[in-house]
Amino acid sequence: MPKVQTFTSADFSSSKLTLVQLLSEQLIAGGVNQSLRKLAACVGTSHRVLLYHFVDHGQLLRECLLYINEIVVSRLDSIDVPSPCNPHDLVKVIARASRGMNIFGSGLWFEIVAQAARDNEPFVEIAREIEGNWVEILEQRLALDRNLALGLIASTEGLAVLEAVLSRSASHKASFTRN
Amino acid sequence: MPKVQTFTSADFSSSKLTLVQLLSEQLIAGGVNQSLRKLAACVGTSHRVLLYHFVDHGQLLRECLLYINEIVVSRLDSIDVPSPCNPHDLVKVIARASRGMNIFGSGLWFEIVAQAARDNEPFVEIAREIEGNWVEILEQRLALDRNLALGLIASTEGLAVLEAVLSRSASHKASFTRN
DNA sequence: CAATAAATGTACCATGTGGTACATTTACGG
DNA sequence: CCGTAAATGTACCACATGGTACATTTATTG
Repeated sequence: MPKVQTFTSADFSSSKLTLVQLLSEQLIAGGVNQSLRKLAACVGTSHRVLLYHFVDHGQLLRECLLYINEIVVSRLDSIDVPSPCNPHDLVKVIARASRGMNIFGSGLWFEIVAQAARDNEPFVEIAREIEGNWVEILEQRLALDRNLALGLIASTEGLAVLEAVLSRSASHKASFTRN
Repeated sequence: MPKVQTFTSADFSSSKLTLVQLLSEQLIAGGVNQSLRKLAACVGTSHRVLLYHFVDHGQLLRECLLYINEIVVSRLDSIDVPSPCNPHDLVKVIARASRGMNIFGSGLWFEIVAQAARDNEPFVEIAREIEGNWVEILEQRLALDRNLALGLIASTEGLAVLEAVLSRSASHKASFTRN
């Protein structure tokens, strides 16, 4: 069985990719305020290795959160809505879809928002990126007016807040990697 | 000029009250993840004193956040709405009122929600308390159906999220103490 | 004033933090 | 097989953290 691939220097080494995946899961499960050492432990390495692959704590966060963003986007992009669909039903559809994204239930999204609200990088950048993707998808795939899209997103996120506060039971740490 | 009051052992000493006020402002301005030492510095004491007045870091958070909650509640309770008022206008009124509460703009509320989503005390308890107060006030003072009240709250919080992410400019640290 | 309690200061502790220096292993190309 | 570079381990650093022990100051009360 031949080597699958040889990587040029610009490429990700495959080990780093899995590292990002594992770290992302752990970030979702345990939050964005975990130390490098704890992250390393949960992923099965040493914090030294993390600092080798990602230069920085901040850089690690950046890469992993953007990776999570990609997955969320692909999820959001693959929901299908009944072709004529009033706003009321749209809220339901989107709410159901977003409930499957443990970025909400786990609280990770609120951590990002909180940090962004305090102007801390990389969270401002990432929050904008994520929010922008949502708007973009709702506008393009669903051909919605921008304001309607924003309203839908606001509703979804508001509901997520209520759910996070009022119901504490569900299991977060379900896998988000397996499609 | 006689002593204003003598406090029995069960009472708060007045110094502790001001301490709670100052700490609350600092928590709003700087977030809930500040060390005891930083809080102490920003308030003009030593972390030793904080541990004397409040037994614990957690207890300090509890007392201050509940104090903040009281103020938010009193604010929310004192808004007046045009007597017949359709939901659409209600959203506006509440959104405007809540924009004056820097618990949103500062990001503090999202920090609380995030921690609550991860089942961390005292945040679960406090988030429930705050959210409960909102529902209660909207139900009683505005005589709204519970579901409508929940919907209004969701809208308000969703808008707050959008605003936190998309617009980063306004001045947080405005005083919330002066009525 | 004296005695007692409340309040604060000083100094420490064990633990955890991000990051670095240097040695060591591992893998891969010649 | 050997040399070179990537990857990991070990050990450390300076610093911050929550909490405590003990001495000291400051009020209050008799």
